[in-house]
Amino acid sequence: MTTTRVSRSAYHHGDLPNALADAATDLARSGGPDAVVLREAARRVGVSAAAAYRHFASHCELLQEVKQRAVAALADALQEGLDSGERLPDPAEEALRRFRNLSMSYVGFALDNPGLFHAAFVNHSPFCRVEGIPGDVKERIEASRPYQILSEALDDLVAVGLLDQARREMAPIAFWSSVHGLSTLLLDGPLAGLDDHERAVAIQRSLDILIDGIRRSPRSA
Amino acid sequence: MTTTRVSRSAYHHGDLPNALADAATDLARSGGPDAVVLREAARRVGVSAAAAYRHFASHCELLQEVKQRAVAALADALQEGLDSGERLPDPAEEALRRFRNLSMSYVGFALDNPGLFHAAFVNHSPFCRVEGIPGDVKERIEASRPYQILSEALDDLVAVGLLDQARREMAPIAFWSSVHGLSTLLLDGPLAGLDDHERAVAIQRSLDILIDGIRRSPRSA
DNA sequence: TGTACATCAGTGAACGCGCGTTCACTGATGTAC
DNA sequence: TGTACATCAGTGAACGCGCGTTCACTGATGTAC
Repeated sequence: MTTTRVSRSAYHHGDLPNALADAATDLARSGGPDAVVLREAARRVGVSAAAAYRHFASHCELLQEVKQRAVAALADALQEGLDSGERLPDPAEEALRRFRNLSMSYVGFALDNPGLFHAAFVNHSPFCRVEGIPGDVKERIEASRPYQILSEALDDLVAVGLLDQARREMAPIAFWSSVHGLSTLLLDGPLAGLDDHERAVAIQRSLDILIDGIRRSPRSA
Repeated sequence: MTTTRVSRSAYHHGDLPNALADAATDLARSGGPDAVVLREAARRVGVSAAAAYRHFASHCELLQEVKQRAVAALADALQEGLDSGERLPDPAEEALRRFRNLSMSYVGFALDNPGLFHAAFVNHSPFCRVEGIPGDVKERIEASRPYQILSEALDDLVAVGLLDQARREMAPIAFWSSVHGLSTLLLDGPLAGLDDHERAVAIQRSLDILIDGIRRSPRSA
């Protein structure tokens, strides 16, 4: 985006990799991962399709770049949602408020950015390995920003005594399943087409039950 | 499948619509909805691609047929899972056991039949309307067999006093979000690649929290 | 029971489409001396 | 500072692919008389 780069010769683009990834991400934003078409990204940048192959080994590698950006966008949205709104004086209430914020943000991001949301969850085929990503599933998850943001929110709940340490371990997957399932059902599934009010109610109720389930002490079970 | 039909002239197939839908469903089973290719289905039945157009207006219509079959397969799996295992003498425990069965069956179907699972949730494009399906979202959901099976299981929980009537209304979407999200995360998402043990633990924990959340009385919240 | 004919359910060839990818090429850039 | 040259980062044309869909056609089936 710097002027020096833009003013470069049109021939040597200056930052074609990023420009292509940006264009591809825009494609994903408006049409999901299937819309990430290498030729179209090149077209949008104003460059031949073959030029892309100077910077990406394959279409798949470009898609992985898009995926990373989509995950980053999700993380940004979660972080922003987490911190938004008025703080509450009571620490416990505040921690709970933040956790609700987080949950709402996840679903909100999916509804507002369906294309990116899907792109964030494309699964790389075994034929397209990308470097710099841990092979182990757990490592990979724990290294992801969305997961780290969730972890902090859960730690806060533990700190204020709203979440038993014993339940802390189960919480991430329960949270994730719930908000992810809700998102996909509302977006592509049978719940698509709900009107605004119905959708809001569905989200509220689902989160109520999630939070109750997470908070419930193992003793009382 | 009847002999009379098979013995018919090869020219007039006898039941080409079903044969095509069967072949297409097999394609979906092994490759998901994207693998539902009209030409390939025709090839498998041993008929020209053009012949398919005598019975389906378009590829999309064939895909909808596959979707219906996939939903039916899911419903069958849910029903079978629900009724499986040893009955418990205590009605409350039995109702809870059945509910757990149901949840496990949902995730189990997804893991065992990834292609059909995805096919069951393809969303028809607005250009491919199918007749005989209610336009209203809620009606459409309530008319679906999987939803009816879930409803009965929840009613049982109410009947034995494990689920407050007040919470009954919130339960379907919470249940559905949770098991659907868990399924997709395990199948295509970041949780794919978990080993058998980790996966089993993840499922158990997620269901524990779901059930606790559903059971929790609103009074105690 | 036969026959004429409409309709039904197939065929096979062709169309256009857009894709990912490769190739020989060429002009621009950077570097060694 | 100039010059020779290697390398870099583009071009544009072409390839093969498989798809959904259409078309004029034809052989089989069912029906009216």
